[in-house]
Amino acid sequence: MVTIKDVAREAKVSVATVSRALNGSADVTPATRARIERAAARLRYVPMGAARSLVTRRTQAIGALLPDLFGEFFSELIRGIDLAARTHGLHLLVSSSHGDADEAAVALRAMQGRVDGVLIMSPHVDAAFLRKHLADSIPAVLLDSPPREPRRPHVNIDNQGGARAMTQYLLALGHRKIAFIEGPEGNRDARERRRGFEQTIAAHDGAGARYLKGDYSEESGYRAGRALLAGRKLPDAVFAANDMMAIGCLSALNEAGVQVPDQIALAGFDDIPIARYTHPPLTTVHVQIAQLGHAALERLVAQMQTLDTPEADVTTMPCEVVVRASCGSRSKTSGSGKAVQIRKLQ
Amino acid sequence: MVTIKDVAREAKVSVATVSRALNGSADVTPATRARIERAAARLRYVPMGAARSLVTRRTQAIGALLPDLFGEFFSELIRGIDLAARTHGLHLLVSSSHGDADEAAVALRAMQGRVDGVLIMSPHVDAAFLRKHLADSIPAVLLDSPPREPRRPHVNIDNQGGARAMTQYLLALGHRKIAFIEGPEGNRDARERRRGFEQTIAAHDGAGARYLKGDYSEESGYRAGRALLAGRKLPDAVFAANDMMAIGCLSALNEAGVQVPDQIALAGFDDIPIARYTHPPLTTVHVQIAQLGHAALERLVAQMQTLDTPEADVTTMPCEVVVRASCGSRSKTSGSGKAVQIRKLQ
DNA sequence: TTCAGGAATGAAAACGTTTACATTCCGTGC
DNA sequence: GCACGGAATGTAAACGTTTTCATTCCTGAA
Repeated sequence: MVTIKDVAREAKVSVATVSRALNGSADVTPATRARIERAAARLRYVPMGAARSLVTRRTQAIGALLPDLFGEFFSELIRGIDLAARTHGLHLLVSSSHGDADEAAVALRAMQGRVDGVLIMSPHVDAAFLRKHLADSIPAVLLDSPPREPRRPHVNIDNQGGARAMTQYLLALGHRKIAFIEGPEGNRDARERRRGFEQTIAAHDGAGARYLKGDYSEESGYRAGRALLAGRKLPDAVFAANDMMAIGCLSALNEAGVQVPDQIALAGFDDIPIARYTHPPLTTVHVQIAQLGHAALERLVAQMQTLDTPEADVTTMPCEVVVRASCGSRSKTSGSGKAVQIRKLQ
Repeated sequence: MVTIKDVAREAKVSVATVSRALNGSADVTPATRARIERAAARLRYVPMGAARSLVTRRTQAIGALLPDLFGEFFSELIRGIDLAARTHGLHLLVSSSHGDADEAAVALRAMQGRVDGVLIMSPHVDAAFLRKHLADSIPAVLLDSPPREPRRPHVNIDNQGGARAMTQYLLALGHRKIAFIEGPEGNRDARERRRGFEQTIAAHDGAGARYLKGDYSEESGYRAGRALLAGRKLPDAVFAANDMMAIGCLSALNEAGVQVPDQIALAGFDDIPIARYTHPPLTTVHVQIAQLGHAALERLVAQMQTLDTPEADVTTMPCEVVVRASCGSRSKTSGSGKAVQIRKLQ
C-alpha cells in the first residue's frame, strides 16, 4: 500500500508538504506542487480515508437508513440523495430493506462512527427508538416520519395537501358526490390523505362524500368498485388513496361496462409508472421523490454545519395533480393513438 | 465524543481490555466483560470506524459504482447487494447515476481508500479505464460488463441464454416463422439477445427468422409492428428484444385488430413490472436482478478473502422464461377475471 | 514454602494523515 | 553587512483503536 510517506520520499519533500499540496492549496510553490502531484500520480497514491477521518474528525459520509421499499420509490429517493450528496462531496452509505425495528436498530448502530449524519426513514422509528440507538451528537433528519421526535428535523410528503389539491380539482370539474377509497387503517400516509379529502369536502357547499374501506391493494380497490356498482346510484367521482386501488376500481368499472370518465371520474395517488398506461390514463397525485431525497440531504447538511442548532423543523414536499384522462374534463388528451389493453394477471 | 478511554476509565480497566471485551471475545473474565459492557452502554459508546480501520487496515465497506439506472432494476440490484453485504457485516457505499466516463472516474477515485472492494457496473468502464483509475490492489468485480478486462472477475446476465430459452419455447409451441425486433445497434445486451435468437433458429430445421430494427423504445416496437402488418403474411410469432418494444408492437397489433395470441404470438425480454398487466399478459424473459447483485457481492467477498488470487472468471446469471398469455399455449391462464384497459399517454 | 505456569490485564507501539509549531531560507531595508 | 520578516518547508504531536509484548496475579505441584 502506498502512503503519503512514499509520495514524500519520491518527491523529496516532507509529508506535511505533500499533504498541503494535495489538499486545498495552502502555501506551496507551484514547482513543488507539480513535483508532488507527479510523484503521487506515478505511485498511484490514494489517501486513506480512515487516517484522514481520524484526525479531521469528519468521515465525509452520510448514512441512509431505509425500510423495505419498492422499485420506483427507492430508486428515485436514492438518486435524489446521491446527487445532492455529491455536490457536497459526501459519500452515501446505504442500509436498506429493514423489516423490523430490531434490524433497523442494528443497522443504525453499525452506521455510527462511520458517518457525519444520517437520513432515517422507517416506520419503526420513534422518539424512544432514536434516543436509544442514536447518539445525540450525530445529526439526523427524518424522512416521511410522523413528527413524533421533536428534537430532530423532518422532511415529509405533503399527503394532506396533495389530497386536498386533487379533491379541489375534482370539485372544480363539477363533481359533487365523491367516493373515497381509503388506505390501510394504521397507515399514516393513508390517514393524511383521507384527512385532506375530508377537509376539502367539508369546506365545500353541496359536496358529499362516501368512504370505502381499502388497504392499498389492487384487490381492495376492485372490491370497492364492486361495492359502488352495487349501490343504486354511482357517485360522480372516485378518489382512491393510491393508484393501485384506483386501478383495481377501474377493473371493476370496466367489467360492468361503466365508462370512465364519461359516466364516472376516477383519480389516484402516487403516480406510479403504470398510471400513465391505464385506459384511460389515470389522473393522479404526483410525489416528487427525488426532490424529497434532495431536500432531506440539504437539510441534513445544514444541520451538520450548524452543529449547535438542533432546530427541529418540518419541511413538507408539495405534491402535484397530474391531469390525465380519467377524470374527463379539459385534459389535454394527448394520446398518441396507440393503445395497449392491459389485464391483470394475478 | 466518547472514546474507548472514557469507557476504560468508567469501567476501571485499561483500553486494551475494553477493546478485547467489546470485540470478539478474547480472554476476559465474564465479570469484567459485564462491567465494561455496562459502562459502554451507560456512556453510549460507539467505536469510531476510522480509528479502527486505520489499525486493522479494513474498512468493512464495499463500494458500488452504478450508472444511471431506472426504477426496478436499480432497487433490486441494491437490495441484492445490500442483503448479501449485511450477512458479511459489510457496509455499502453507493455512488450512482453516472452519466459519463469522467463522472464515473471521479466517483471511483473518491471511493478508494474508503472501501475494501468495489462492484462496478458502467458502460464507460473498460480495461484502460480501470487501469487508470483503480488501484491494482483493490478487489473489484464487474457487473454486466463486457469481459474486456481479463484481470477482473465478472458477473453477467445471460442474455444469450435467455433469448435462446425463449426462442426454444416459441419453437416448442409450434411457431416456425419468427420475427425478432432488435435492440439498439451498439448495445451489448441487445447484441447478445439477438445472437441467442439467431443461434437457436439456425439450429432448428424449418424455422425462419426475420429481423426488424428497434432501439428499445416503445415507439420503435410500434413501428416494427406496423412494418409486420404491412407485409403480406404475418409471422407466427414476434420476439422483441425488450418488453417496451413488445408493448409497442402489441399496440400496433391491437390497433389493427390482430388477436394476440390467437393470430400471432408475442414475447418480450426483461419482465418489467408492467409486463404482467398488458392484455394479454406478456410472456417474457425474467432477469433475477437481486440475485445478480447477490452473486456479485459474494464473488467480491471471495476475491477479498483470497487476496493473492486475482482469478478472473465470468459468472453468468441465468434468465428464465415467464409464461403468461401472450404466446397462447398451455399457459396457466390464471387471470383473476379483472381487466384493465391500458392506453399509452404520450 | 517456593516456584512454575497459565490466565487476566496493562503499557505502549503502530496505523496514515493533518496541523500547530519550529525551522530554514531568501530578499529587503537600514 | 546585518537584522528582520515573511514565505516555504520540516518536525512532531495528535487522532482512537487494535495488538504485541510485558506484567501481575493466582493456582497448584514439589
